[in-house]
Amino acid sequence: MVNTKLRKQIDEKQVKIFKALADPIRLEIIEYLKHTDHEIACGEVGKAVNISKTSGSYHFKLLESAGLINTRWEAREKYVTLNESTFDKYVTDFYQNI
Amino acid sequence: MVNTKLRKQIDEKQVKIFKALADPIRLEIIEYLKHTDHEIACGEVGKAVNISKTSGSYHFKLLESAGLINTRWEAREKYVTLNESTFDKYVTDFYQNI
DNA sequence: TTAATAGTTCAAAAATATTTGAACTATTTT
DNA sequence: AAAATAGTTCAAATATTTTTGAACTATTAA
Repeated sequence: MVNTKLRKQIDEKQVKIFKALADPIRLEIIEYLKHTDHEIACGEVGKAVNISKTSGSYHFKLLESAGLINTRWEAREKYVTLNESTFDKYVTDFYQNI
Repeated sequence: MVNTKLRKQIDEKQVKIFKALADPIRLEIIEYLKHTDHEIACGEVGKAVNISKTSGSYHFKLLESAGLINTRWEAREKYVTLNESTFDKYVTDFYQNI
C-alpha cells in the first residue's frame, strides 16, 4: 500500500503507458519488435509497418517516453528494443497491483 | 499463430481495451471496483471518484463496451463489476500473447 | 566535397476523445 | 398523483492526439 501522492504519480505513469499502447501503429511496432527479438533500426521497423519517417519518429519518441522501448544511437541509425521490465511491471502485473 | 484478418480483429479489440484503460478517471473507477470487490451501483462509484453523472455515464459505457466491466440493471440502479477475464486475457497475458 | 541516408523538428490541419448542461426515461417514494 | 432518484442522450464546446510536408542536423559513402 502506498500513500496518496505516490499513488497519483503511479497512476500518471500507468495512464501514460496505456496511452502509448492504445494505438494500432504502436501495437504493430511492439509486436514487430517482440518477434524480431534483437536490436533493429527505427527505419527498418518503420518500413515493416509501413509508416512515414515523420510518423515513425513521433511514435518511437512516444514509446520511449513511456519507457516501453530502449534506444541507442549508432552512427546515423537509432536502434530500438523493447523494455520488457516496463511491460512486466505496468502491463502484466497491472491487475494484480492495483 | 493466427491469420492476418483475425490478427487485425484481435488488434482492434486490444487497442480498444488499452484506450479504455488510458484515462485517469477510468483507472480510478477500475481501482475502486477492484477494491470494492462486490457489485456496486454506478452512482456510488461516481460519488467515490467525484465525477458528474453525465461523465460517469460516458465512462461506464466505454468500459462496458471494451468488455472491462459487466453491468446489471436492478430497479433504478445499474450495478457494475469488473470483468476479470478481460483483464486476464488482454492485459495480464498481453505481452506473452503478442 | 558533394550525394545520399537516417532521423528530428516544427507548425498547421485533421481526427478523436472528453466535458458540459439541459432535457429526457424509468422507477421508486411520499 | 407528484416529487425524487438513477441513469441516459444529445449536441455544442473544448481538449488532446495524430498526420502531414517542408526544412533541418548529423553522419557516411562516392
